[in-house]
Amino acid sequence: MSQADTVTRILDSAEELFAEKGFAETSLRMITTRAKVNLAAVNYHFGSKKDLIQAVFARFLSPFCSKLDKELTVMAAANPEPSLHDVLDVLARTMLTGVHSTVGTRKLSVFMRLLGLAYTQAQGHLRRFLKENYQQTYSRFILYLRAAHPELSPREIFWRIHFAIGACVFTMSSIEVLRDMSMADTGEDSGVEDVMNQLIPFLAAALER
Amino acid sequence: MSQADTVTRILDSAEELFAEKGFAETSLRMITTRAKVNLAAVNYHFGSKKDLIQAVFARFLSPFCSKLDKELTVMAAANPEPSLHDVLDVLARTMLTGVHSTVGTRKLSVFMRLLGLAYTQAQGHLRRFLKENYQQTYSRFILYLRAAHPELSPREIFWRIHFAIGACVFTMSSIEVLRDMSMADTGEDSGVEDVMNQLIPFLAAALER
DNA sequence: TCTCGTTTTAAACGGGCGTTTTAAACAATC
DNA sequence: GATTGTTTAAAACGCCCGTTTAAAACGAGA
Repeated sequence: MSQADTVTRILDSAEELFAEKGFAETSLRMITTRAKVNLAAVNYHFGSKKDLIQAVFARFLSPFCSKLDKELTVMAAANPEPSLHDVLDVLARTMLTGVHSTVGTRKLSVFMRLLGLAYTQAQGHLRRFLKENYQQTYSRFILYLRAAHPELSPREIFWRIHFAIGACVFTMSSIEVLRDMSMADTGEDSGVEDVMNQLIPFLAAALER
Repeated sequence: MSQADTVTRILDSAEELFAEKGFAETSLRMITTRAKVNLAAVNYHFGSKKDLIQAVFARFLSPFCSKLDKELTVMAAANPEPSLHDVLDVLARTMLTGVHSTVGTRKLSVFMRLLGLAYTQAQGHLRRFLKENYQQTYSRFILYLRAAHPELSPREIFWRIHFAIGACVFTMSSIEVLRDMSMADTGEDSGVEDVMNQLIPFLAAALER
């Protein structure tokens, strides 16, 4: 039991610190200090820093992709020709429920920050790891999007969806700073739900236009 | 003259490596080796690594913001009530032409990666530096965007603009990963300019809807 | 209670980092 | 050609990094 505790505490601390600072700027000593475990515990339980990074991603991406896969299957069974809205709805629901139940009580902003890191700081080993393990779910998701808009070229679909991902990741991962800025700028507070309620029509307009 | 050569070669190498790897992952030894100058040259000519990072940004942001300011003035003189499209057009043209003439023959992708880094990897000193030196041009640009849609509340404007910034920043900072993915996904290569040409109507549609 | 595999601990290792130092090379002025 | 200020060069500094080692502590089964 104390082993699981150590492993979990390392993963929790690493996750927080990676999301906050990135990989290179986070040392194993920072992680083990925050986790209140011995420095050598990381290499003992995970092997290396690279393996720890992969483990952090695996812990939240594996249940997330399982859930998404399942939900996509449910959607496809109930609906032979799902619209773009249907597909995005499955994604949004999986993210919101997945983050709070399957993946634990982790903050949505941390989840988003990690997703962002996967794009902006993933080099070599991590990119290979993600591709090997989650490419299949990703491809399936993209396929439904394509099917929903067969008149658009694959390239157009690809870039539109990634522009949208960018808006989400950027907004949600810096939601606290942005809410402060908004407060200072407009004098009104924006709740997270308010922001979501503006983000979704924004994305819909941009994707479908 | 050999001094200017040394300084320029350091800036060139640092720019390339920062864009490729980020700040923390790029050492002064990598930079000076590529630039074929002595290791101590960085500290002699720039003072510290932090100062070098700022110098790299200053070299491309200063002429870029000057150009953008000038173009905004031209636009405002010719057009008392510029539309959102007009304003975005000025930005896009400044980026595309500015990169190739004013700023030199530098690659557009490097320019974009650096812009992305400014958001995703800027901590402390760099954020302060950018705010101090380029906040004014940024604010002016945002003001034109607001003026183009006076019927929208400040809060709506604020969030739409930052959703758009998110799409830009995310795309820019992971442009190489995304191009690889696009290539694997669709079998077609997407040039950086192609991506820009899709990004701008995407943003326009999302902002205006 | 002793044993043996697992986990934790403290200490050290080699290496790369940013930076500093000291001296040599250079260029311009008189 | 000597002098002076600037630039380059090589070497070293102390620091923090990821990783390894070797012993201690622990825990379950005989």
